[in-house]
Amino acid sequence: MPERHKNRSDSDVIESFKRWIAMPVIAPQCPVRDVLDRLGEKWSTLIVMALAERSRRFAELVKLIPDISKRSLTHALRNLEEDGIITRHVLPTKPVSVEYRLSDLGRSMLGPLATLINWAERNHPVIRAARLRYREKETP
Amino acid sequence: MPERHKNRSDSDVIESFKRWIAMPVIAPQCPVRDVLDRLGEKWSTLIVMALAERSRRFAELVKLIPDISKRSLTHALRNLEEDGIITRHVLPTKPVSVEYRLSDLGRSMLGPLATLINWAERNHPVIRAARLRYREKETP
DNA sequence: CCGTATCCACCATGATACTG
DNA sequence: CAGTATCATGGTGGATACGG
Repeated sequence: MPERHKNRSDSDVIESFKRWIAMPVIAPQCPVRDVLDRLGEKWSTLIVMALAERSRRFAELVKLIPDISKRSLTHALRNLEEDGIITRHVLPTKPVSVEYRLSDLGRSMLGPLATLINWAERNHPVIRAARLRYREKETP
Repeated sequence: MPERHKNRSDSDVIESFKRWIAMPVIAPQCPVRDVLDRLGEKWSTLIVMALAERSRRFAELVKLIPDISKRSLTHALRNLEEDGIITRHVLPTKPVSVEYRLSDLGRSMLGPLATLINWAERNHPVIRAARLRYREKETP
């Protein structure tokens, strides 16, 4: 079952949650919302993952994430920069190049992110099966 | 620095990401999207956290998460049930009681979720500071 | 008590065209 | 190359009222 989290007991996890489910969720001072809202933005995590290996230029990111529009990429990059997850570097070439890279803060989230992504990968078949079962119960 | 992920090297993380940044992001067969879209829904993770300790009834959840509307709670619960994260049990009281609890799948995501939440908690001050810095550079 | 049924507002995202 | 500007739109989520 749990292979990577043997050292953390369920009750520790529960305790760590208790502090958050009680507090106001709306406010900007709620870290849970602050982080999850960012993850919820469609492209943010993909961008962080794309920058994990090394810095990338704008056009590189467009190629790595083909479905993204330039507009959305720009917005996501600004948000990540605003949060201090990535840094932006304008190189004086002509025409200009712009390089994005993870900050220390950004790199520090790679581990937690990978934990979640790997969970998703492992359990995706289970989730897909559950959805099928649910749908055929709803429309018999 | 990294306290819990010492055993996993950065390059392992990067390798695990490489498989995902290349694949089509839109499709329902993309686990990254499948999971992050769910986490992005405003209340899903809060509900999972609220169910971590024990099963809860509908009205209990409303009390634990005061900002949520009944409609949104219902929707979020249906989605989580559809994915097999939680199960729904109707008790034959009168009027009826309905109990929600985490499935095995749901419990299996508590660890990864806690990892992320704890990262958020630890780094929230850094993020808030970064935002302030960003804003005062934009409007000097 | 546990929802459904409407209606509506907002905002994230996309498409497209233009610019330094 | 790396954006900005503008407009269009779908979908999430809230308010309210009603129902079994």
